[in-house]
Amino acid sequence: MSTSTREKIIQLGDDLLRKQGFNAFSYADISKPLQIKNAAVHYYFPSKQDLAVAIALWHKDIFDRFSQKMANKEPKDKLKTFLNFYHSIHLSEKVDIIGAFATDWHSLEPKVQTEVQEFTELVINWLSELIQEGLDLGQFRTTQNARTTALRILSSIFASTQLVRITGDHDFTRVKNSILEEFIN
Amino acid sequence: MSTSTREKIIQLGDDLLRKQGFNAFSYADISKPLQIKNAAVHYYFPSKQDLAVAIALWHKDIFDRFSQKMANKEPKDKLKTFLNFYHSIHLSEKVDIIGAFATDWHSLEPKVQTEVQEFTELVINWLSELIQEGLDLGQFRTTQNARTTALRILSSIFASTQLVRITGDHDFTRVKNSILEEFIN
DNA sequence: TAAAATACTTATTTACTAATAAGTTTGCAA
DNA sequence: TTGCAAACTTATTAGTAAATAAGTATTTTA
Repeated sequence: MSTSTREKIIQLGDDLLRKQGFNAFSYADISKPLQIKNAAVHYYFPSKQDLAVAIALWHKDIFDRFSQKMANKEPKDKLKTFLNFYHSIHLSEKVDIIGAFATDWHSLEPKVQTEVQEFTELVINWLSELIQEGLDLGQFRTTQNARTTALRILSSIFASTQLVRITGDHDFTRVKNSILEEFIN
Repeated sequence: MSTSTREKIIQLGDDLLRKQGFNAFSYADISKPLQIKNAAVHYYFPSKQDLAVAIALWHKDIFDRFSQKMANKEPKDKLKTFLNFYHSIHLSEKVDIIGAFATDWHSLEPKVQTEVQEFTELVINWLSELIQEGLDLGQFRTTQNARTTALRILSSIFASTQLVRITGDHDFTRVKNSILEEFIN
């Protein structure tokens, strides 16, 4: 099963968005490596904002499949897998998609913002639910409610993908382990 | 004491950097509101990277004065004031300077990166010291070492300035209070 | 097999961007 | 009062950006 041009554009766009930032890459950065013309990118995504929408939808799709795959796992394992996923983001020199969109927020059109908001709520709700589940099972400990804890975990881990660009690798593992130690009994 | 043109450029540049992102604003966005020509901006800062260096240095300067002013305060109050400072960032619709630079990291020249690194270490060290101090005084609790705790607090709070652009205001206060509750006895 | 949709390319436009060279004005110092 | 430096403006350039119109080849469908 070969990847379609459309799919390749989305994946490369996502890569550039998270490595360089939304306003730091151009259609030429996408068309050159794919050996197509910039007009071909416009054929699939008439405007850059359309591409941003597609990237956000792609992430929703990936996350849906991820959460389905994890549905039967223990809360503890869900959290660990989630944090490991961020570790792989860090290793590939990207930042998290939520942070990437957030810093460029004011250059995004409403249609993009809406998709990003929906994706983010998807993640926060998934985290909130696993935390509540973990609390009920006595696997987790926290004095805060589930959503607040979810926000704390999400913000800590996605900020780390950004912060370690500045401070260096070793700090990522520190933060990741610290989160696990803090919440898991 | 009136603000010099140079100072005005730095302040407006900082504002734009943190509201829109480094690659989302131009010299025209600076010169127009100040009612000068774009060449006047280049007179003070020949390249955009030079402006970025000046913005980073400005933040180091502000932080130095802040930490001097707080030197005699209790660790608990230092932390509270620090978090309140981020609250004001949030209210002015900006993101934290560390996160703003981090997402645009790969479009920054080494001279900018170095200044940002030094500023970030300044903040982390200040936080680490106040945490150690608080632990010694029995005002704080944490199972982690001081630097790790500092990283957790810093990443949580600066990510929140980004995250709440997406999820909405109320989540900022949640996270801020949650940090205080977690560490302060 | 004709036509219509798909997946592009060629070619161009409009707009903006950072950057610079060459003036001009103003104030101060010798 | 001359001269020189600081703080600009005027004017321009070279490059890049997103976007679009119009054409072409290939595949699909009726």
